[in-house]
Amino acid sequence: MERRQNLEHTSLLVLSLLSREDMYGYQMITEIQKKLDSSFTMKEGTLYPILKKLEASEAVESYEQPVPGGRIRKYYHLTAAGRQLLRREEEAWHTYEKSINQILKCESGGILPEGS
Amino acid sequence: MERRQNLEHTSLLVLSLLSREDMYGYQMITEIQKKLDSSFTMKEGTLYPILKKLEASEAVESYEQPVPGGRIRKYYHLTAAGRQLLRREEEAWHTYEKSINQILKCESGGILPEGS
DNA sequence: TCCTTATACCTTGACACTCGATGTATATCT
DNA sequence: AGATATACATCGAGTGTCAAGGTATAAGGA
Repeated sequence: MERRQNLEHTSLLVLSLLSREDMYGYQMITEIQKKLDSSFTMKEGTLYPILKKLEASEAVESYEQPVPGGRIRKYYHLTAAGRQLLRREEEAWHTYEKSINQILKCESGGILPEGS
Repeated sequence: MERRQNLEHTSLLVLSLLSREDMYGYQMITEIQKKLDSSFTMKEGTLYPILKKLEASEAVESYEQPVPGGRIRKYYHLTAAGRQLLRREEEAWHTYEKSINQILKCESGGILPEGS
């Protein structure tokens, strides 16, 4: 019954975050939480498999960095291929977005001229 | 490798289409194709299960209507509950849309003030 | 006549994605 | 000592998508 969040464009978000700076997984989660203020959350069970997949396809590279405290962070860096992928996914997202809105806008106002 | 289309907001689209007029399944598919010009397609294997689910949850009602040719069409009609569902799904969609764009817009232009 | 295409319905099974739950480990705070 | 925060990761149930297949009628072409 619970509405599953279904991000679906998760890899787009990950790539976009990494386009600004190298980040580690936990950081991406908290960043998104901060930015979106709980309108949705990126779950660990969603994120980590995606990072793996992106690394396997060489869209990102990772390196570990010890933190003074003693823990180790695994940073991810966007590759050139990843940047291209980002462009493509972004475009796909906007197409998708427009398509949905195109259908919705016909809703009750109705019959709009389909020309310019 | 093939990018699966992943409509994900399919039921929203179905509800939206039905908010204007009663429609039958095949018609929804062709309508969307017409409106969106192949930017994506609603597949039968996706649509029919959703119509079933919407009917089971009483968001839509169906009735059959014979066509002069001899075939029978199964029309779907949006109920009051369905209209409410549409409002909710629409709102969820816009929240989702904004969230994604919120992340994307920070991309390269960077550091926007987070206040109003 | 047969074959293809279009209309119109529907199901199945493989695959993909999400996420709650669970597990590891360290550091800090109470 | 126990809870919380940081930081990594996996698993399995549930759900959604879609190619493929199936049924059936009608029209158009070879």
